[in-house]
Amino acid sequence: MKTTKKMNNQEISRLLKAVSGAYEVKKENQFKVAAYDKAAVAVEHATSELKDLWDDKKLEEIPSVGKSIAAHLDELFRTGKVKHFEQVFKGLPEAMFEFINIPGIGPKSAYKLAIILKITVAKQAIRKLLLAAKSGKIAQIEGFGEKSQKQIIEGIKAYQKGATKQNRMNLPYADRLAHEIMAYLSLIPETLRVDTLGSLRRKVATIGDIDISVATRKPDKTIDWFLAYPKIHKIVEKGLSGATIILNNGRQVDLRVQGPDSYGAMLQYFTGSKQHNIHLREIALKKGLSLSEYGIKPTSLRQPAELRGSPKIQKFTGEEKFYQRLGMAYIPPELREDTGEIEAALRQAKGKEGGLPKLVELKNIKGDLHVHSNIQIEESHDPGMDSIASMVEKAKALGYEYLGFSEHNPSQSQHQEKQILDLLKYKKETIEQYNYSRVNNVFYVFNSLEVDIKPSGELAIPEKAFDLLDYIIASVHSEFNLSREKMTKRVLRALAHPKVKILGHPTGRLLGKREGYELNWEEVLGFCLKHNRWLEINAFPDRLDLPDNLVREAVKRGVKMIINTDSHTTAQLSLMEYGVDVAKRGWATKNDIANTQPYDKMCNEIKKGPPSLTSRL
DNA sequence: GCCGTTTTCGGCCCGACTGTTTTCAGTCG
Repeated sequence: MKTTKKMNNQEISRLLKAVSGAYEVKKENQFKVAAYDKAAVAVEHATSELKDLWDDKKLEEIPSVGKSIAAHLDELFRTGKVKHFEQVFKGLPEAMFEFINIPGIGPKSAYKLAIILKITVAKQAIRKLLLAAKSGKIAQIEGFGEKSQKQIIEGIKAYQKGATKQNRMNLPYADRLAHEIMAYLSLIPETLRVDTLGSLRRKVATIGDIDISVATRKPDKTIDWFLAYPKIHKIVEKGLSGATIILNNGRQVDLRVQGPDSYGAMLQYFTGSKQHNIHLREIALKKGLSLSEYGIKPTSLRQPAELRGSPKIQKFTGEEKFYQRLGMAYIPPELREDTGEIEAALRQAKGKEGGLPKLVELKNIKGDLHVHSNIQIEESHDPGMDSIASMVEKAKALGYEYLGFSEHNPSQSQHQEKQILDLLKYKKETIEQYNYSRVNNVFYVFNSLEVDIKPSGELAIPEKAFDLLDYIIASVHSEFNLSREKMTKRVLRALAHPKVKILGHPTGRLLGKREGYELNWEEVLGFCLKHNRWLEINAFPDRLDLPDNLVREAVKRGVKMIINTDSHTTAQLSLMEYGVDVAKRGWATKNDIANTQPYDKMCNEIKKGPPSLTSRL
């Protein structure tokens, strides 16, 4: 396992996993093995790049990274390698560290395969393993058989496809798919309750498989009904407690069924996250309790499986009582990532300070300040599809008080300055007329623009144009590869303009397509706090940007955010809920989110000044 | 190796599934 100086979190996670695997093969203390494994998972899920934490000497802030591992990582960042790890890897075939990345192969199998098949070097190791499997050599190894050989072939295929990382659905897509199936499951009377589970229930930005649970007294009927779902491509697995299918669109759906009396424990268990559940069980253990998907029992009772469901197990119909039994307040699924929510829930239950936040909700949202209409102002890119009027109708139906029309700026290359000013005057007049025409309806329309931030940090409209607008959303739409320093300078220069109130989709990421650009968040957050600028939580499905971890940072520092949909059609206005989900995952309360304010306050905040009487009446 | 309002020593999450097994080891979530 080679190490290089500039490793990212994923690579470091793999390195730690390799150390764990090496220790396991060498029969090192099992808790040491587990410690490295835990650290690997923690690094994978870390919300900051370790390199940055190392710069700030904060490596030990990652849970499960203690003195020893931090010291090793320090050596890694300083010298590009870790002598101790090299010692650990000594005597083990490089190839095994390739193999452990294949689903279904753990350290022991990886080692055995590498040794017996004499595949030692990392290069081409997986290809050689595949050849060995296909020629039937693996089935002959003791402990392996035909089936494991086949499984390895499947595993390699999945690995090569990158099935683990890519190919994830974005949250809104998965959510809608799940709700179709949930509606179907609700059609039969045996279905008492149906929920999403796993990352979907926790509202993670990207989802692998769809997990759904049903409370039912007749599990077999429910499962049969599920397996009769019309859009099934194939049935992968059918058991007593659930089933797995592949849909026609290639997506995997797992169903879990449970009787209503144990439903709460099951819901809790399969919602995860894994880290959250592990931490819960550790706490339960100290209270002499053991948790499982069936309920809570005293640890003194080591019952064999057939005694499951004996009265000694305390069952839970819902999750609230489950958490209560552990001495904590109910934890919303969005927070269950073991990033401090358990400690907060314990404090809250004891009536102490520092409890769980009261999370912002969709119903708190009073308006959307980033939508695009089809008004003709010859924008540089991506015009909206629907009229101002229809967007407003939809917004009113959603219960909003205001909308901000933020079309892209007219392209600078195609227009003279005067043309741009004329187009923006036309837009201002249109908007004002619109406000004026809504005599008795209390609904307001802001006149805004989403302006490109040029690589220099200049804004892509003429200086005179600023006076024609209520506020500006500044966004990066080009040159994503600038260095962190240059990008930070670029963004801060744009934010410094007094009309700029919002930094649009702040990291520029496109889920599954493009990593975000790098920014010095210390500086950006500091600037926003000091000068009262808002970071956008863009709810568009492949953006969900700010990411939840940065929302959390912003919340910690008191930087305000605004949840916008970036809608280009009326239908997209209802994407707001996914932006709210991101905010929740970042622990945001109503007060952290600017567009929970009613119109009057919003108006003051963006320094529009009170609207003139003519435009208000 | 990590971690701590019951501990700086002495613990460390739980169960299912699979495949290969005559009683269990490895992997996964």
